[in-house]
Amino acid sequence: MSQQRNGQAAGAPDGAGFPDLPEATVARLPEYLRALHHLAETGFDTVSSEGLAAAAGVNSAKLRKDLSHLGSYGTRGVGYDVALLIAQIEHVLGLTQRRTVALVGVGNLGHALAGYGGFGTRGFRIAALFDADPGRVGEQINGLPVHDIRRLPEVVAAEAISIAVIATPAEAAQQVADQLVAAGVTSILNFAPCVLSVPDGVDVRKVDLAVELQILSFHEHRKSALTTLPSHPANGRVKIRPALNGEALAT
Amino acid sequence: MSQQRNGQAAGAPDGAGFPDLPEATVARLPEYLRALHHLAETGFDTVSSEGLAAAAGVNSAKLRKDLSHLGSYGTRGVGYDVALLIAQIEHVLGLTQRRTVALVGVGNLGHALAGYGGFGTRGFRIAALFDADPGRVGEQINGLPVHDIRRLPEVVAAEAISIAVIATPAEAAQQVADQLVAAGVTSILNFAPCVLSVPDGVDVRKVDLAVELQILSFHEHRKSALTTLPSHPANGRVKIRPALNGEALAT
DNA sequence: AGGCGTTTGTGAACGTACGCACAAACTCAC
DNA sequence: GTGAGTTTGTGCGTACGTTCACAAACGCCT
Repeated sequence: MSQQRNGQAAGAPDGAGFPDLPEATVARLPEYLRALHHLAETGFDTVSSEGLAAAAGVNSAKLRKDLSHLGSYGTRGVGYDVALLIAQIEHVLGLTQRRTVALVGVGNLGHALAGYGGFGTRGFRIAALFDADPGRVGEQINGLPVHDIRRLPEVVAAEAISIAVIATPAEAAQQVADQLVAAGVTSILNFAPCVLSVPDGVDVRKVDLAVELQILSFHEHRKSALTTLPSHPANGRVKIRPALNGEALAT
Repeated sequence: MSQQRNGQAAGAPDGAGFPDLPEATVARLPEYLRALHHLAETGFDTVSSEGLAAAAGVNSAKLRKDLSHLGSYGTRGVGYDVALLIAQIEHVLGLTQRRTVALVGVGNLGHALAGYGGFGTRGFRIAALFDADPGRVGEQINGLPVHDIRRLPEVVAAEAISIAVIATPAEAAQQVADQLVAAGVTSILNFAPCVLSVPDGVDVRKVDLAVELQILSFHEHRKSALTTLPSHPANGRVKIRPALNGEALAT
């Protein structure tokens, strides 16, 4: 029944008194983690909420509230211990154990993802590649062989894979998702531009590059409407007619 | 001063009586648009809010409220005219004119993005590729030549580019962003895992693949903690101690 | 030991977003 | 023309997220 739910409640469904993190906070923790790793490499032992907030690109009050949700260890008058905070966040995110990931669809994008080295340093290991195209099966990418999609259940079980990435064309995505769920995968990152329907208990997050560009396009449209239309008065019933005021952009 | 702001207010800064779209609505419009195109191809002339909501993976009430914000033309008792609604949304998103996009960084990911055909059908045209590596300059990808990054101002002006995609390593991203802004780009889609600092009036959206996986990891962690700990009541003051795991995955 | 400056953690106010539920508006059949 | 059925548009209650502002807690200097 459950359609795709990007912003699923992070909470335990039962009534346990578990410190539930707001979903918005969960989405920011990885940013903090990245900033913290950078600080650690730069030689910082401690950091103030102000400093970390700047490094992560957020408001310092928001950062403090976020960290307070995980009962964080800051020291008043000093700040946060960088190493300790890294350990805390990694623990909360479940990154203390390295997670194994399957990637389905070794086309243009899948190829790039398989070759991206950034995952290894952020707690993940791409453990298996799959494709339905017999022409691609057997190919090696970055030292990993491409399996036939039919071997999904076998490999998922053997490698203890719980997260999968779908990088197939949109037409194939739902079928792939079904196969993944049947094989025991419970978290899916979907790059295909389509809505996936999955059972309850399975999380889906979506990344659609065209959607991101279209959102930017909206703001671009808005900006240019503001700057280029010095006037364009009452025209009957046209919806949305940004109109007016030549506002000079900064720079 | 402005750090990166994904969720920027969509509103006109002045007091004009403009139908300001909530940012959350703007983020969903591209989803509706995709669903509508799919419906149009499938032969639908009209669609109810219920039907479109299902296709886009959202609640029907939310969809109706979103569409009402742009003064949309639905007909009570019938539904929405698919073609009309497509035109409306494309107009609001500024997609009536095809937007030209520059892509900086032709590495692993940039290569895949340059080769991705999906942009063309969604209102965008990748008009130019750039890289700082002299070894890559001159190379042809998908019929497009890779320019030296130093030709940025020239090409951006010639092609009337207002949106750019950064697919460089994190270390280079800020410098590239500065160059883009200097060249006149006012919207940036950033794939590099770092915070970009840009002047006011420039929009930045970020896509970080590792962040998406880490969010999934959190839920995964949560799920396994729930399934393996049938009970684990009041444990004093331990912050989040999901602990353990030898997860029995579903199915 | 005590006071001062700094920084965290959080209560409270505010704003935004969501979803229900219903009246208004429309089509269609007769 | 009238009534029945369908679907939109939206007012309202509620939940969530953000920001401000301040008291409590800490280090450090004297």
